[in-house]
Amino acid sequence: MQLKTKELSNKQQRIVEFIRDFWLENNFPPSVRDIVAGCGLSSTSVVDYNLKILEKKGAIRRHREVSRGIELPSLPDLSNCLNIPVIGQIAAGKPIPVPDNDTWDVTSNADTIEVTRDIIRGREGVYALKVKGNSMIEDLINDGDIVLLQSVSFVENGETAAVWLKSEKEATLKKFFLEPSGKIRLQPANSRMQPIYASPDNVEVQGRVIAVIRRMG
Amino acid sequence: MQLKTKELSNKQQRIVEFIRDFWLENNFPPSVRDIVAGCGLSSTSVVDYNLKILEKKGAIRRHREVSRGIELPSLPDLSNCLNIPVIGQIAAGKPIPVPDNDTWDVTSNADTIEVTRDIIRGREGVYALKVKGNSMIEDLINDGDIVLLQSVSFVENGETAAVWLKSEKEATLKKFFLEPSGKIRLQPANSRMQPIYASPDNVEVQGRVIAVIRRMG
DNA sequence: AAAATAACAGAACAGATGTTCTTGTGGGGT
DNA sequence: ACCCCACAAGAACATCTGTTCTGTTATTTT
Repeated sequence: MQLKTKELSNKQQRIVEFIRDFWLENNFPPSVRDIVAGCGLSSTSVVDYNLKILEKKGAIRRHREVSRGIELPSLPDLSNCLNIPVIGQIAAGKPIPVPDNDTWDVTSNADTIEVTRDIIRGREGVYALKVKGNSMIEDLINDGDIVLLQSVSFVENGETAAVWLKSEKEATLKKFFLEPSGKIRLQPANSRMQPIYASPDNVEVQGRVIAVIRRMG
Repeated sequence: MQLKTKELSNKQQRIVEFIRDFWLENNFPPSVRDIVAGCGLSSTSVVDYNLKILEKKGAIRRHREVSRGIELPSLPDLSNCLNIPVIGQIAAGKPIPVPDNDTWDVTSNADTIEVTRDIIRGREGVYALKVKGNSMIEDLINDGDIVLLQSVSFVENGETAAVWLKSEKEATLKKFFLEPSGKIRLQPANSRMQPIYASPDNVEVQGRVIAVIRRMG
């Protein structure tokens, strides 16, 4: 009937679910006969038949002639953590360390922070900075906080960005607005505070802020 | 020679390493004969012999009569994430929802946040609250932030706690100090701000703050 | 050196397991 | 009705695979 590479039949969905549950419970994949029992099916050939389809549809990967040779592509991603390099500190008066490709390698850099994938949300070029000093209190960021940044040079209006103010020699995190006047307005996270106005050639966007993590105790 | 439940012989260490590498590469455990080939051994019985020892020493777990039924205790822990229930919102003027055992079950509660194990650091009774409104800006916490708390009734001096001020009907996060005078001083995270003084019977500690997470973009 | 124990080798067995073959069923389309 | 197709049942087969048995070699203990 359907071979729309995406849709899974009822039975196939149940099989995939069972494989996942079995895996989570036992830490190894089920055999064909485990699936027969677990899904209340009648024959190994039914499983094999559906596994072949599931493989075609990309829902699973199989190693032929290998017992329990079933891989769920979703499960490797279940290691839902990523190591983000903490490439330096950020403080007013200190340049923001630019993430170059040498420092990029996670293994070579001792300082990393582990975060869940849902914080990264698939973004590339994410790095972390440790905040030093209390100079960013108006941005609701404290000494010791970890800031996660995505390395970009341009941001949209309203996004929070890590910017370097050249003449002031100051790094800070602010909401970025390009005003109709051509000036750039940098708005603190604390809306009660007053914004900073700067000319575009004095502002260097270093990255977009995607998260702030503060650990205590 | 040695049966010191901890030490592994050279060969046994190689076997464990191979199992781990094989797992990371294939996403399923090796068979006995895979180990024979992978470790350059001569017989399946040698592997079985050593696997039995490894099991006794607790380095692996085996499921008998099951092909590839080898578990590495270290690998399940590699799922370094935990789901923390977000059991409610916190805002000044709203009581802090107390984590009761009904709401405790992660599965029953739709709202959870995934965090890495190093944030929890083995603590029990951790839950999360979503901050509503801007009433906690002096604690460097913004609307939408997620606060991770450990459910405790007493905290040490200097710890940041979630407290309920009974007469003010206000929930907030402050550094907690029991003054020599017997009064309780609640110090905002922003040290430029003024502390609040309260009498002990007006203060109800709801939990210890262990982390703040702010996501943006 | 002799005995005891740990570790290994090789083969063999029984059950587990992926795969295939044949047959059956049920529904759509013509 | 017919044919074609997706799908399933059941059996059968060939490996794969954990386990065991017997014997051998090394290492330690007495």
